[in-house]
Amino acid sequence: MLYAGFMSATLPPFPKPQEPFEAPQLLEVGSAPEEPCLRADAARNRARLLEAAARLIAEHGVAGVTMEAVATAAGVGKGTVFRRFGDRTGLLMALLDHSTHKLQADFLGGPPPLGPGAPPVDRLRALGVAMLYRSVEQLDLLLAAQTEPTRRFSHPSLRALHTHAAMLLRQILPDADCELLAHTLLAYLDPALVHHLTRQCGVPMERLEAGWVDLVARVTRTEPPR
Amino acid sequence: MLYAGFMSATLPPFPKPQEPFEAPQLLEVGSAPEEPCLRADAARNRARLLEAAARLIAEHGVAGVTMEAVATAAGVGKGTVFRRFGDRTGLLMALLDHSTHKLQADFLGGPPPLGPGAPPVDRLRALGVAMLYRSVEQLDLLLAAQTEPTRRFSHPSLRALHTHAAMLLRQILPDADCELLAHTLLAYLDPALVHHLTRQCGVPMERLEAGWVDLVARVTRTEPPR
DNA sequence: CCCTAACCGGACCGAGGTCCAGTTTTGTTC
DNA sequence: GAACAAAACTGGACCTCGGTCCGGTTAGGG
Repeated sequence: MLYAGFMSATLPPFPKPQEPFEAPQLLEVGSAPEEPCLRADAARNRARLLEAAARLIAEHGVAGVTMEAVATAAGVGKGTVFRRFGDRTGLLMALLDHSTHKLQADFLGGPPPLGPGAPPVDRLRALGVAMLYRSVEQLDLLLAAQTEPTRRFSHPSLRALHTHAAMLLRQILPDADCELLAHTLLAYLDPALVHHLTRQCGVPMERLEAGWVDLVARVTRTEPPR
Repeated sequence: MLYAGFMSATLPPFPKPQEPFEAPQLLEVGSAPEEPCLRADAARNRARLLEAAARLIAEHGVAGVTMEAVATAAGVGKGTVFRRFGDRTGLLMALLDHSTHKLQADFLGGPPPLGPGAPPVDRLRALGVAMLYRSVEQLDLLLAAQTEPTRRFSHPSLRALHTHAAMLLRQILPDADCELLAHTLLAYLDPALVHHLTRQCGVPMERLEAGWVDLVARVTRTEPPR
């Protein structure tokens, strides 16, 4: 039992497991516009569901996004929502997909300093700043999508982020344990922490940003810029 | 609406709000043995509930700790459990109280290097190691008790930890933004991260420990020991 | 046109959390 | 030390919501 068979692996019954979840592309950047193979009606319902969910958020906040409400608003049954997105987290993640892919595209192939071409330290700094701003923009959604501590780090988009950060670190610190350091850096950008600091402690964004720059400098043992 | 009035503040009805939750002592160390003022029967039920919960964990794992199951096992009604502990998280936290207080006592008044008397850097290093080992010991419970991203940092025991870490940092780096740095350091010790690394990625404890020592050295810009 | 895999809907379940009428404890007053 | 009133506690019915299941329906290739 426990977090019962996340990705297939334990789906005995007949309805054909199919690929139950979104299967978001790992490092395969923004290209693939949509699901590879979805029956026409399924794709249509998917779009309706996302639209309905977005509308519900706009109207009642993220707390109003009930699976049943979304299903009703989209004119489909509840089972359909779960079949398409797996669970509530999956639906919320799908709503974040757009900004997620944009960020990935930016740091993988966008213009410097985020994209390739700039020195690794600069790219690291830019990555943090970009993530901070994305966090405050979509804080509610990011927080709501972040349940289940055992899955927090498993999601492909986070893995990609971690891999990227570790790679940048490796270019700066060839001999350090860059995987662990990358985790530390990303933890600073955790939406939950950003929420706590900005909304519960009233820390202004400038201080958060300065904190990031300082942190990068310390972790990489480089001099802070300027 | 939203995270509806956590601590009192919005409790209109008559049953008298009382102090709904545990109100764990902030920095007031291990002293106060129990709740300040609890009616005799209430205290007895509280003990029964905790005992029942512990037994359920031992038997069926933390997933078996259903509020209803605990209530039944303790021979009380479900409402009683909620009145006493607020919610499931509160109950789980209460189960962790013992080890929490022990840790607090250790770093506030125990023997060096954890307690006062050792150089701040050493105390910081010892703190991380102690927390790492406590984490692996009680991982399941810590994970289960950690829901609701908006509350992760609000809990008194975490605040105390953060305050302490920030104080140690301040002694080493008088001019840095020690509050933010403390958050970074503590994030490395997050049970969810420890779980991910040890159980999902197979990272051995030695590496985690070395990572902590290295991290402390980098953040404080000191030389790693030895 | 037909067959099958994929999909759909909504009844159903379990668990967290709320509510309130009734009971017990405690302390006060005589 | 008995009676009493207010405060505190109790239990379990009730609600909501995430998640599962499966009989019926539909899309779309052959």
